[in-house]
Amino acid sequence: MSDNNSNTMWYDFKDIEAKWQSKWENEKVYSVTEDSSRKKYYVLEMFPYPSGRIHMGHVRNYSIGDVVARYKRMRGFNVLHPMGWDAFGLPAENAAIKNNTHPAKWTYQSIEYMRNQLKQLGLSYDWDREIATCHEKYYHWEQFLFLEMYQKGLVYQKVTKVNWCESCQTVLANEQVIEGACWRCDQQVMMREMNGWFFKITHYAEELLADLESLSGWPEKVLTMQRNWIGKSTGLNCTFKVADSSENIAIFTTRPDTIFGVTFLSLAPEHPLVHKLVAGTEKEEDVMRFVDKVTSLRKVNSREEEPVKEGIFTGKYCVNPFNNEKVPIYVANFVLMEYGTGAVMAVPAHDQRDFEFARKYSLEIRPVIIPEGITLDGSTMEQASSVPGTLVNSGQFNSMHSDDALNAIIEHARSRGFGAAQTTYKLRDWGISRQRFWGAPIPIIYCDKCGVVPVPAEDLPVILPWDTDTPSEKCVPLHMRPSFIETTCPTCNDPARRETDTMDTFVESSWYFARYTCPSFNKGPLDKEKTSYWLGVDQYIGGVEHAILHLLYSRFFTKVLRDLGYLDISEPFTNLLTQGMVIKDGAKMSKSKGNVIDPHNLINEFGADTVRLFSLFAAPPEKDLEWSSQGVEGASRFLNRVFRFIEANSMQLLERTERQTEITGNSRELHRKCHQTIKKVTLDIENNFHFNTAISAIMELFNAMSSLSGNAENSIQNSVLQETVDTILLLLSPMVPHFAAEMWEKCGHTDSIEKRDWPQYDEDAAREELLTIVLQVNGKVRSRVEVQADTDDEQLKEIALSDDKIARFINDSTVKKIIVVQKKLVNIVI
RNA sequence: GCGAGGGUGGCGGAACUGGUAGACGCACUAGACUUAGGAUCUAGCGCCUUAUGGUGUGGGGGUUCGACUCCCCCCUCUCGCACCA
Repeated sequence: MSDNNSNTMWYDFKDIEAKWQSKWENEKVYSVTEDSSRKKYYVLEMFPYPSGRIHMGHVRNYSIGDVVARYKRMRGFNVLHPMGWDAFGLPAENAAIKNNTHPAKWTYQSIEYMRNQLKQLGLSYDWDREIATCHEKYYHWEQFLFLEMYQKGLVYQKVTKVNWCESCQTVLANEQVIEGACWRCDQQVMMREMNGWFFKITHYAEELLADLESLSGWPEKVLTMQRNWIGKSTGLNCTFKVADSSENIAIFTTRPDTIFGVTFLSLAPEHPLVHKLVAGTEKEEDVMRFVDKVTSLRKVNSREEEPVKEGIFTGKYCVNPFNNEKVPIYVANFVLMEYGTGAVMAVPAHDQRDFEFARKYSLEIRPVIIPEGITLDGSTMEQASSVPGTLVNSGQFNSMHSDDALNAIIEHARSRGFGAAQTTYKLRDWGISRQRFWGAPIPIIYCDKCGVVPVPAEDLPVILPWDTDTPSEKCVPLHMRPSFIETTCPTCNDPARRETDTMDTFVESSWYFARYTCPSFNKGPLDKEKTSYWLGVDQYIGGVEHAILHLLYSRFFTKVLRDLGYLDISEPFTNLLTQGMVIKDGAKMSKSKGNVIDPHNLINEFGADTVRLFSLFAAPPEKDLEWSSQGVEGASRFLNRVFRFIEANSMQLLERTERQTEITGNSRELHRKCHQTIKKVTLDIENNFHFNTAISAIMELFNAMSSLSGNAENSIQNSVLQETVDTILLLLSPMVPHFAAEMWEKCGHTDSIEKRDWPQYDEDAAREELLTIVLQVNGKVRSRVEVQADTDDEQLKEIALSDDKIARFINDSTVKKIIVVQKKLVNIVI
């Protein structure tokens, strides 16, 4: 308890933390069951990938979540707070190959180690609900869901160009390609034609977009990112006939109001019609050379910003169905095959890209929408005009306003049969096939006779080979394992082959939050009785890097699970807190920068409570946190000051006295501060989890108590001192649970602190009797006075005018006006 | 380019619906206790100035008795999207 070399006492965090951790574990203090008589609260932090050891980001994320869980418990909620492991994935495979072992072995070792680290932090999880997604008990039900989705038509197989990462040797979903590179290894992604399985997330595009409106508890930033990713736009799909040919070209436009300004048409280089149009013509060679150039450049240079707009004339024309005008067809490098129809009607007067293109190739620029008070001349315009206005050169639509013309033109196309309103999304279906070993096998069998046959539900799970002791098969991909591939067809019993792709690991994390409600349910993926009590997640906490990937997939899965009858909610996470990164020296911690702080060492040196306290104190949760070792010492100092105070005042604290009715002097002042602090801390947590200001308020209260109690003539009454110390410990207990529990015991309490309710504040006790009123002259602070709280405005004016300093400033000027702000200030205007 | 969020002491960060700018902590300075102190305690700490006073929340303008807070213009940083027709 006391350091040999010093007379200063330090609390022994090692013993204390071990003591309380084992108590909590042995007594299963944080295990919960459904209880319809109590209000539930489900707080969840994004589960970790078992990479080996925890990092500061985990410490921060889980400390925040733990404060929420402990706080809500003290507010009387039945709190579900689970933890588990997102355990499939490539790092385990790489580590396994490197160490010549099985990914399972590596993964379970990591889990074991990290679980202990989390327990060392004193996090209040219900460990009975722990799940690891690589366990067959988990992916069994994922395969089951895959089959149910397959039956519903929400899973399908197709051959397409997919994103291929050569270094990871696997396909990536669109969401996993960041600036043309792999989200995991940052290698350039290639396009490659492959057969794969897809989840029909586009089926829910409209709902995924619309329901964002209901997520008022989500950060605006994340909502915006999802909105952009879904990328809805509405407009006209319209067919242009190729002149002197039977071919048609469909285009999509969001600006049908500009359709009379079309002066050419642009095709994507990959558009299937390109070759047909030029085949056998003198243009064939040049056009196809251009196509090759652009497509090969796209493969290599997808990170390149804004290449110059380029194109080539095909020699062919098509007809604008609105005015029967013939316009030339170009192939252009800026037209994307993946969006819309891969063909764009070009309106250079009103679209900047078309404008640049038209200038370059001397094509006509014909304004058809004239904004009020402006004249537009195609030959002299310097950029495209995209603002609304009145239509000209637009046949029967002339003089209409562009806003009205938009729908009128769509309707015209529809009634004449050459077009229709259309909604498009940027969102693509989710490709989930991965050519990797360490993932959930896709439960499909290929039979020469019967074709694609789903594995019958009763044959699930399709188990990933577990041969950890056979060195030759440790990490061999499934397609190279005959023992896995060879099977019999469930329909005809002939020899057949298993699908060897595994599922994207994001599939596991798309529904784990629901499985926590019934982690060992063995009759199906989810037990509706449990899910309907616990879901949705009241507070979800994690890094913003999952704003699109995981958070979009989970929303999609929730809707699917609802439609399959497993859930009665449409959105998984009612409130979302995206915590900032932990940085050091202004940069994200990384091995290459050498600025990594290992939580392990910190916990050994300062104790879990100190590490938790600092990570909560140094910044509000949504902002980045600059790690400072000196700051950690500050946090440690604070806890030790509280400890020494309790030691020094133990006589007074242990002698529990009746609460006195008359509280006066310093005691009154402390009592008031105490209740003001309860109020402040409660509001800081309730409003936006601003633990940093909550902690500083507790520090202020402690500082006030220390200095007031040192006053010999006017000492603090026992009951007030006891109440204040108790309050400080209760307020601190969600953040530094071991410390608070130990001090609570030290103060003579026989019950445990986590069973106590959160303190209530008393408005009367918190009310100020004396107020400091600021006296201003012309808005500048010149003096301050203390007055009784009930002093009225007139009295205040008098006090202000008779103040010495104020009088000096007024001097012989005339007072024009006096402004009195209740309980705050008096401003004299001269 | 589009979208979102920022810019406050040496540093991390406070400041409710406009009303004491810089809470709390770190660092720093001086002192105390000490054989010693990187322990602890006391005091100080935006900048200029001798106290008085002046000045100050990225820059410029405005509204107001009063602006970190509201309005306009500009600069800058971070993040996300980026030829989406």
